[in-house]
Amino acid sequence: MLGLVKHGMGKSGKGRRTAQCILEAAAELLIDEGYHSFSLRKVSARAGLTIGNLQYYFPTKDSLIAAMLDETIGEYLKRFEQIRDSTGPDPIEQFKALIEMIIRDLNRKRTTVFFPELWALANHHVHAVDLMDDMYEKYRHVLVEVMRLINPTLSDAQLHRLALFISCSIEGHTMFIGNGKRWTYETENIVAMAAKSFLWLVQSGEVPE
Amino acid sequence: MLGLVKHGMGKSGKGRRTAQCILEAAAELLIDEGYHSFSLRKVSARAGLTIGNLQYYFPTKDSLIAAMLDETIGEYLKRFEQIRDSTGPDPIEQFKALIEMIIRDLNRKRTTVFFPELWALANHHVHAVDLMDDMYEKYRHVLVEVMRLINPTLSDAQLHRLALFISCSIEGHTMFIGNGKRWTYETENIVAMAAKSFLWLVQSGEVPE
Amino acid sequence: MLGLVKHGMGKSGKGRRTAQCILEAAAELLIDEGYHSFSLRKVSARAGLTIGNLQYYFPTKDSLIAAMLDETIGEYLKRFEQIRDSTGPDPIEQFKALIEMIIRDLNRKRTTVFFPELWALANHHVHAVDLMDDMYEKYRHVLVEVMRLINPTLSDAQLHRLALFISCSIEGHTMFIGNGKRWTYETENIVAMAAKSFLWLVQSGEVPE
Amino acid sequence: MLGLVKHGMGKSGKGRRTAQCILEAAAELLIDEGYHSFSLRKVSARAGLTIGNLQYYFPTKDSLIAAMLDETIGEYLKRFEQIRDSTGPDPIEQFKALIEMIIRDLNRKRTTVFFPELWALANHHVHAVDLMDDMYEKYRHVLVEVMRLINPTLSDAQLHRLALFISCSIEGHTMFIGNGKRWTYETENIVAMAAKSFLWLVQSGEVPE
DNA sequence: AATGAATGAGCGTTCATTCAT
DNA sequence: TATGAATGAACGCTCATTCAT
Repeated sequence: MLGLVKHGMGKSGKGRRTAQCILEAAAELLIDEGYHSFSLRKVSARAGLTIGNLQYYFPTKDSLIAAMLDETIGEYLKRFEQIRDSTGPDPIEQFKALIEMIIRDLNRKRTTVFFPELWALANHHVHAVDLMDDMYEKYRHVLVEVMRLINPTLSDAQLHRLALFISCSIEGHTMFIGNGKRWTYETENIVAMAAKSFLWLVQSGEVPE
Repeated sequence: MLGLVKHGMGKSGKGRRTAQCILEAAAELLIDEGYHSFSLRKVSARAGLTIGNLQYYFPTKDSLIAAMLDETIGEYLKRFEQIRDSTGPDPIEQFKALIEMIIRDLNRKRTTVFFPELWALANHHVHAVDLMDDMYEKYRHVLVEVMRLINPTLSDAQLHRLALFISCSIEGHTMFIGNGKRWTYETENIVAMAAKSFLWLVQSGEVPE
Repeated sequence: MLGLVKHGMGKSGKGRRTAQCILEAAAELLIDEGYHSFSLRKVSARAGLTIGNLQYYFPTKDSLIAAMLDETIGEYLKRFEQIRDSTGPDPIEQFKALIEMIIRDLNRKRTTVFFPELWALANHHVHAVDLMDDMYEKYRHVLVEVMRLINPTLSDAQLHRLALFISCSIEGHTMFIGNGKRWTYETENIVAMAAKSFLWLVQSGEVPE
Repeated sequence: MLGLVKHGMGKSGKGRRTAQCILEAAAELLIDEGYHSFSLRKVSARAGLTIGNLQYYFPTKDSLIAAMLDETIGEYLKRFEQIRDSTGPDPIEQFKALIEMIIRDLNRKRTTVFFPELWALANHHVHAVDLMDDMYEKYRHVLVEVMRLINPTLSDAQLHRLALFISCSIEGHTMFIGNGKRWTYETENIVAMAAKSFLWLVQSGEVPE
């Protein structure tokens, strides 16, 4: 897929571990300094190896970026599935819990910083666009399934429209109530408003067909 | 204010024009290539002058960035005030019109690209943070005043909370329904859902105190 | 002479004052930052005028450097004549007083910093060489006249040789006992040793013919 | 130590040779053009490599300057120890020989030019100050040991004071009798006067306690 | 006498990339 | 796998200088 590397990378050998270590260093660097000052030299310094060696694993900068986005977004999807699976059987409670947990997750420094970088990247990098689309698709799918249980009269198109609106609305809070941002302390109030207003939308069915 | 330049810059002389031309070239470049590959050389090439001359007007890269953000954000504020003033006397209609116009504005390429860049910038640049805060403050203020007319029982705190939720929710659509993005064609559906759900929030008063 | 400027510079008008102000700013800058980071921009900033205007007075960097050296060295010559004239009638006392005052003068920050800059400059600038030679010539002349009174049996050649040795020896202390240097606190001990040893040389006549 | 470079630099591999070659080119350039017009580009041109490669060895200008001063001053210390070791057993003869050889060394172009540059540098660079202090300390130590043999009644403080006076006096001749300077031809006369007068100081014990 | 505008060269530095070992 | 060496381009920035006004 995206960001694959030309070497076999031993699957379980030392190489595997080194590659992982590079990806972690890269993600950390992106969070700390932004894509704008993301460089292979800095990544290799953080990972404690030479640039030459780093480029054995990721021959170009783009391939590293791609692999790192892959990895990081993969983590978010896993995280999201955990969130989904951790909620109880009542669909309304499930829905509320999902909303709450996603919004609260914005408070992790990683989340706060990573996503705006990703969105900016997606303005100029095709890789990023594809990864983003893929991730949010899966994200919305979960919302769709829960909402279908809450209001079975909604069509697929309506459900997806709703999921789009809800996910966009939540993402938009990142740079305002995220970690270290100005309105961090409003997080719980936002959570409450979001849950109520999104639930109202689902139940009232006020969604264009 | 922020990012101002040390020269008087004649107000109406040749210098004024050159400075303006630089700011336009800079904004264009930011939109086209992103902050990540924003360089003084590229700006000066676009503006058709030597980098020496560019740096006569903006002695450092930061001062140019600051001035450009200032300018661009200033344009958005002006635009926003025009939107507000162009709506009729009925507060509910005013509110709906505001929501609609703001969301539709996300479709301009400039808007679609500029804001994610700004948010990413704000993760690492203090300037950007301040400018952003200032702009959104004014933005929310307009929302607050309209909503107060719709539901006078809401307290100032509730009104501001609502404005925060609404503005965040709208901003979050930028990278999904913006110009050239995947869900552009859903814009009008989103407009409808947003208007209804935000209005419900205002009228029902379901806002934490 | 060296460093003359092409404009008349009014002799006593505003221009005269501005030129003087520039020369002072230039000398200060040389002392503070060294020739290596001496620039017309910094001089004009210190003097509170535009580079354009500065270059009306000193059209090239070299002409400013030359004029500034001229001025500063002129001050040192004046200063030196004052030292000579302030001593009493007894030649031995005069000689000792001269030595003492010259050595103590090394403690002024200006002296400490200026002369090493001048010597380094003289390695690569003809201007500086000429000015230096001229200044030290006059300097040694004073020593010669006093020493002739102390020991009239010395020939002109011997006197000049002595003066050369003495003046060199004194200058060599600049970077060791000068202002802010490591051995500043040894100044008075050095003064004592210098006076005795130089006097011994003069009186013993131990000078190659 | 000071100015060392982060790479192991192979000790005997190609890198070692390249680094040495850079240091030589740098020293040559400093001698030829002075610190004022010392640039990495000129060094790399002299050494026949790209500036990219030069900066692989010396990542900053300061690190190169420091390494070069280190190297050059190291050579002077070695040279000085050779001078000391090449003199016979009689302390008086040793002392005279030292004085003579040090003064005659001022005539090498390298010496004539390098030291004034170093002194000027020391006005604005901490590195240079430390290196200078360290070098002259070792230099004076040799003088102290010889003088102690000549006049055992002198205290340590007196010996050091004398060494300071003598070394300063000698250094001060650099820019007057050095290579290409105006009084080069007086070198041997200066040598004679210096030897006699310094010896008188040591033997007479006319040194402040 | 003074200002503002512009040029073009050079600077130290960072960087992605290549390659031999 | 990993290192060290090298390249060449670009970057932000400072500067001396020129010139029209």
